[in-house]
Amino acid sequence: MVIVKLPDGSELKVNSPASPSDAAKEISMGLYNACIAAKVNGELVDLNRKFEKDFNLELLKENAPEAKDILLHSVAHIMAQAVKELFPETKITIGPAIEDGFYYDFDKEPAFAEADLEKIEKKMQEIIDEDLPFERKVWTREEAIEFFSKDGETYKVEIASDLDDTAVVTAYTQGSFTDLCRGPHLPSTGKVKAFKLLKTAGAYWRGDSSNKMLSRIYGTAFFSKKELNSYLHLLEEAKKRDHRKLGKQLDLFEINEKVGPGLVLWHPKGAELLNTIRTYWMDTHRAHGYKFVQTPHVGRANLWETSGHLSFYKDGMFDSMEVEGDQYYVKPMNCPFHVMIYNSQGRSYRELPIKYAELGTVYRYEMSGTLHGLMRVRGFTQDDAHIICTPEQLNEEVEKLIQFAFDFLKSFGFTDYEVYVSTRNEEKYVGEIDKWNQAENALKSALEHVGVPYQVDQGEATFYGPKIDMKIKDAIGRMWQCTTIQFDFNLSERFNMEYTDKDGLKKQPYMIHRAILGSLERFVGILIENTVGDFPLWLAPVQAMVIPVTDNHKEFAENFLNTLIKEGFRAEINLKSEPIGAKIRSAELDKIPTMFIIGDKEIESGSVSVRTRKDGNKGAVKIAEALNMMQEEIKNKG
RNA sequence: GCCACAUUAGCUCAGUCGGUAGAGCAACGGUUUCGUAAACCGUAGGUCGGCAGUUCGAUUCUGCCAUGUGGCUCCA
Repeated sequence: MVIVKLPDGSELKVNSPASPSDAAKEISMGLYNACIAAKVNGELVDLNRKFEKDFNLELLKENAPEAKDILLHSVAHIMAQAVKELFPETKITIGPAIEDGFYYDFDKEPAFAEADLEKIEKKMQEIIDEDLPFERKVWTREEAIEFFSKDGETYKVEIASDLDDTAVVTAYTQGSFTDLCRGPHLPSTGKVKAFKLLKTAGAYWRGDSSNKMLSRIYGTAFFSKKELNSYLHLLEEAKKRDHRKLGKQLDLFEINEKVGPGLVLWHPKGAELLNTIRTYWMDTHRAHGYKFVQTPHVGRANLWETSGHLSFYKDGMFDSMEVEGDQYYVKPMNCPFHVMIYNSQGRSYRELPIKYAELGTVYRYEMSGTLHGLMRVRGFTQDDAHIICTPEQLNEEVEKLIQFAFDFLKSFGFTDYEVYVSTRNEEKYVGEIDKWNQAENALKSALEHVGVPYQVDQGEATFYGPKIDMKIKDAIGRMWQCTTIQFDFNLSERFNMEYTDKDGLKKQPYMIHRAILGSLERFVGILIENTVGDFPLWLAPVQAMVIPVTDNHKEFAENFLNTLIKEGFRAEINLKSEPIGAKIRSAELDKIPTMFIIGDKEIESGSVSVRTRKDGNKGAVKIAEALNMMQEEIKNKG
């Protein structure tokens, strides 16, 4: 007999050897059917694993936090089985559960195409319908190597060979298919109620681009059809927000192959949006003590040699051009120029902190496959600034900066964050350890002081200094990295930056690179996806559309338009020979936040009818009141 | 850069099992002058992404290239 102790303290006696499913059956068949795995003495195990000694048992149903991974991983095995049955020459590699799904990498020539997915899905459904049990095997390393060698599964042999030679190796078999796997798995394939294969992709063996390119299939699975459908629905929602689609629809920007990949042409409405952001950025930065600088798009090779870019970052830069016998490079960053401005004269501790800010457009050679709408481009505008300060000023400056970043992003409607501090990589860093420690502490204590929870990315700093990265959460829960605050021990050293301290000694200042929005292009992309193109009034490229009911109202409407423009609003007028229903529809499709409709009634009473995108028809108001309403909303960043 | 897939009018898309193409919207012209999400009639618009090859004939088949999309890698 084995005594099984349950979480509520009660005990069951079960014939030895006993499995979690034996115990579940003791309680009820309903419970047994609902279980998918178990925890024995805290360890995740299969339901049918046998135990001879007494144990503590926690049965896991579909709603357990661990259940999803077990399901996904089991479906990955089912997919691999289906693939092996359909395409026996395929070699299997690895297939983990990931967030929202799973994938499996196969070595197959030619690679899988989307068209294969349907066939594989059908086969998978057959395997599920057969309700094959997942059976666990325990092997030595040698047994595993022998098994997979026999099958010609060279990747599995490689994985097994890399294991410790004393390691206990487990493998799972369902039907004709056996895979090396730590487990646990579902008791049988029939437990899978809803799955879908989503896409194919290329992926390097072991994630290394010098290795062979494998063929990856992505899929997802759920315990119910309903969950699967709502997931697929969410994917559709994300598609509707796609900034590339909305950018075209709303005529904001284009990326034209005749111009070049990754290079953005901002159309008038997009440029208007950018300018609104720029103006706000300039105003707030001026108020926070930043000084604006402006620097060229190219610079001599010598400058980039001194900065270290040509040794550390050449692959990310466009090729040089020769001018009068000298090599010049298009700038991938603004920092060396800002350093030159700092170094243009002797600096006193009294001047510090100096904060140079620039919306500087930089160009980087990004690999063609990585380009993506506005999110990843080759020419973009950083909302860049460099803070140069004394060691004593460090903590306060970082703290101000964090607060500033939060406040600034809040104006755009972003209030949820994840914050990461990246610390020194032991293998790869420049500068003194003391400075690193001080800088890392400054970052952490500033976050703590402002009351921001953060995670530490150990060893993830750049070679030149530790950093804070902030991710903002959008309306459908996706995270986007924008803000970055990076220490730099490299440039101050290389360019011999100094200041004269109180004691008359020349000292090296601290330098911080920072961007709050990251890149304006990317940030606009995020804004579009977050708002679905429904920009708040203060940002909307066209804030108001004036709509005369008929040609008879044209003159009054044009006068009102001029008033709007004179008052600084971004307004347009629709003078087409269309019924107002059509004019309204067209303004709605353009997502214009406010419409002013003018007909006989309005002209008689000297008013305008207001229709907002948010609230629909709000009726007639006096002209002064209409202007006031708009001004208020804009002031509140609405 | 790598793997897979895609590219037809300004936009969204249909179509040709190889005989050089069509719709809706947009544009333009005319009619209409209308009260809160689509008035009516007409006109024009395409080297079917580019270059080769196969073929009597290629938008269609094949190859290469460009660009895009989904991933991989990269993102100091």
